[in-house]
Amino acid sequence: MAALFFFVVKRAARPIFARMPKYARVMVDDSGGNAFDYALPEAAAAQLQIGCRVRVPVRTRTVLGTIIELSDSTEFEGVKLISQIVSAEPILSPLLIKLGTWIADYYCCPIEAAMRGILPQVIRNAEVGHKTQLFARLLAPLDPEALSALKKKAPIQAGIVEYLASADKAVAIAELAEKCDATHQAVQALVKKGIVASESSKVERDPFQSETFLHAGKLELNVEQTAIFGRVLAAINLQPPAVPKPLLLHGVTGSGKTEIYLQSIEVVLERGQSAIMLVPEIALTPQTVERFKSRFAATQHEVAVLHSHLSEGERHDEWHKIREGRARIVIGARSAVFAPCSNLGLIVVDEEHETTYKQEETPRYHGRDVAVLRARMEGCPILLGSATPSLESYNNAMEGKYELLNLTGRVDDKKMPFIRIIDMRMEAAKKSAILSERLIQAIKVRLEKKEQTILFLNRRGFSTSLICSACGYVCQCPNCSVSLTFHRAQARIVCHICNHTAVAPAKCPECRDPSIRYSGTGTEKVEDVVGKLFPKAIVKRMDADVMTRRESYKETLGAFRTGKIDILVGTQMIAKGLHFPNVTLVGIINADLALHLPDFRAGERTFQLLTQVAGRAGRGDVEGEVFVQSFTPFHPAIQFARHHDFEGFWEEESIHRRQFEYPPFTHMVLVAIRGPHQARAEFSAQTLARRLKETLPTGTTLNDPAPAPLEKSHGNFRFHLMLRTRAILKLSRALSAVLEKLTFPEDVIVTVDVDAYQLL
DNA sequence: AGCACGCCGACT
DNA sequence: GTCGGCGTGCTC
Repeated sequence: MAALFFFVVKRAARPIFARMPKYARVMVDDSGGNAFDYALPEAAAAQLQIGCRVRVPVRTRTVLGTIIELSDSTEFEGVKLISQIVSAEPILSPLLIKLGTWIADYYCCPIEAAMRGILPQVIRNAEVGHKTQLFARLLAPLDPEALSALKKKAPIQAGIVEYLASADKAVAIAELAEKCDATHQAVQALVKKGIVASESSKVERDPFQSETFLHAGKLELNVEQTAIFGRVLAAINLQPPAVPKPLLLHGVTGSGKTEIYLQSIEVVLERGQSAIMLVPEIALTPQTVERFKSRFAATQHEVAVLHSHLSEGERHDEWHKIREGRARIVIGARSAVFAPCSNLGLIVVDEEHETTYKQEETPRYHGRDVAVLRARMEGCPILLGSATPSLESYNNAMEGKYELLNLTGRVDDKKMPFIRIIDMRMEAAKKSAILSERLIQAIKVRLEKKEQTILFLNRRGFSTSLICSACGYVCQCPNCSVSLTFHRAQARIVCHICNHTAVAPAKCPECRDPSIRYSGTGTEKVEDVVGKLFPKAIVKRMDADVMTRRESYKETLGAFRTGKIDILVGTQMIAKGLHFPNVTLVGIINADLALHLPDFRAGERTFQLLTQVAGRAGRGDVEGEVFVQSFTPFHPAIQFARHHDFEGFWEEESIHRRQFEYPPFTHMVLVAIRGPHQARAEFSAQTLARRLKETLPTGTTLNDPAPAPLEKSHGNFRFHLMLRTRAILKLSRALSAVLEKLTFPEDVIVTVDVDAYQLL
């Protein structure tokens, strides 16, 4: 079926039909994810194209849908007629529709689910249109006499007239109300007198309305950057039909990758083309957007921003701005890969290794991988950048599928921070083994020199578990198979999986013994300990518990930047992309946390995290220093991170991955089966496994169903089936076929995650 | 997703 | 004998 599809789309992209097409495959908006065939009204056949919005009959109703395919024949009998053409102008390009069909095929999901990200809900609901606003415009200027007469009788009206005269253009009624203290009535009176006309017109919401952008100029590229920029230029200038290879830019933190992105995008814009830049959701801060907008403000190019926190109206406006070509630069998170740009000249994926590019709900696509495919379809270059490339991308470079560009130096020849590994086995004997003696001394030195410190621990809360020392009872979440974390600020115990919370018990809930013990360390305890060790220092904590308001994030970072905070304690949140010149010390409280998870990528994650966090130190003139506390100091992930040796890490890690046939040398599919009833979920997993064994294509490895590492979550018992193959499309299609036929108990939910990242 | 269809218990 | 409860499955 998919083969047929590609044939049809290829032909439809150049809509030269020998005869008029007779049938259309329509993706129906709310119909359980299927696409149906409909007959074209003969009169309309000529004007209908792929991407048109239509109204079609489904059972007894008439619903909205999008044409995703045109053809001469259909395998269905008794097809119905398309009832109405909503817009003859296609809403999506054939290429984006092809991208959606590929996602459905590759990621094992219904076409409608795949299209959800491509055609946003607001765009489907035609009713939520452009925001219209009432404007007032002066018809004819009043002579001074009439004006002074009006001033006496109706001062507010006179004020409006004066304001309109000085503005010399249509002014929004809302603006008049504010500036002239006017009401709607006053404007209406003027309309009646024929002095003013009121009109409604389309306006656009600008998410960054209240901010102004100063123009920022180009930075000069150093020798290494210039060479790499030259490679990007070569890819941009490649003549079709040649399709440029994806470029993988491996550059250490602070090596000036962003400047290369910006200058490459400028070139593409000058050629009259458009560009998409993907960034991880957390990196899409006002600062990032500002850097972008201010750079392109000078060239009068509009920048559209797409991310998950936009309001429906904002999303609508940004989307149309892109589709109509008024904004040719798009910056956004994962889903911005679907931006309806025409004539795309370049896609940039910054921090391509970031796992946030993987969507953790259906459709479970990977933004980077979809971007690579889109670039190939568009015939345009794609630039993937990272300080710690994903092993998937690096392997592609090693195999020659991608072109590898190495950026080895930091801009202005700043040195890489010096990383020291602290063997915590030596410290464990001491009473408070949270901070090692050497780290404490290092912090002390920074405080004396008025330099700043970042302490990183990827775990929220105060204590990570509560154990009764009398009977051994551990406070567990009733819905999940994890222990509850004690949060001292709220005096509650909280589940970090499902957010279940309860009052922290004063005595053991089981045996009533008061000697309940708190153990394990979170950021809250680190903040507490550091505060006690350095009573004069200003210590602030930054994690999801403190940063509940949007402004608090901005405030804390602002205070840190201006030196009002000496020591910043935080989670993930402070690991990424922040640039503070006065930070000369970074302490990683526990490097082992991510290392011993039951996940074959644990080493890779740790290497990436250590490198990223270490990159926060020494971004100013003073050389940075990093202390990594670990109980397994000789682990390769830690040792290679210490020496800033990505290639070394790759050499070592790829041996194991290859040996055990793990990604990037195979594709991994994780089928998860969950339900509130343990036996039913387990039985479903076994049934599915049995059925798969019968039908799977050769070359597929299927592990027996097993309880998931996180056995229970949100009250659901979870089982996993792990599949590995080199031929992923074959496997995806086989999986879809099996799942289509099989029915599971109602409370059992089965999800398929192709190229899974989250294995817990 | 929504809505028809179907197969069971309480009512005119 | 009919109305309507919700559980199952199909919609081109």
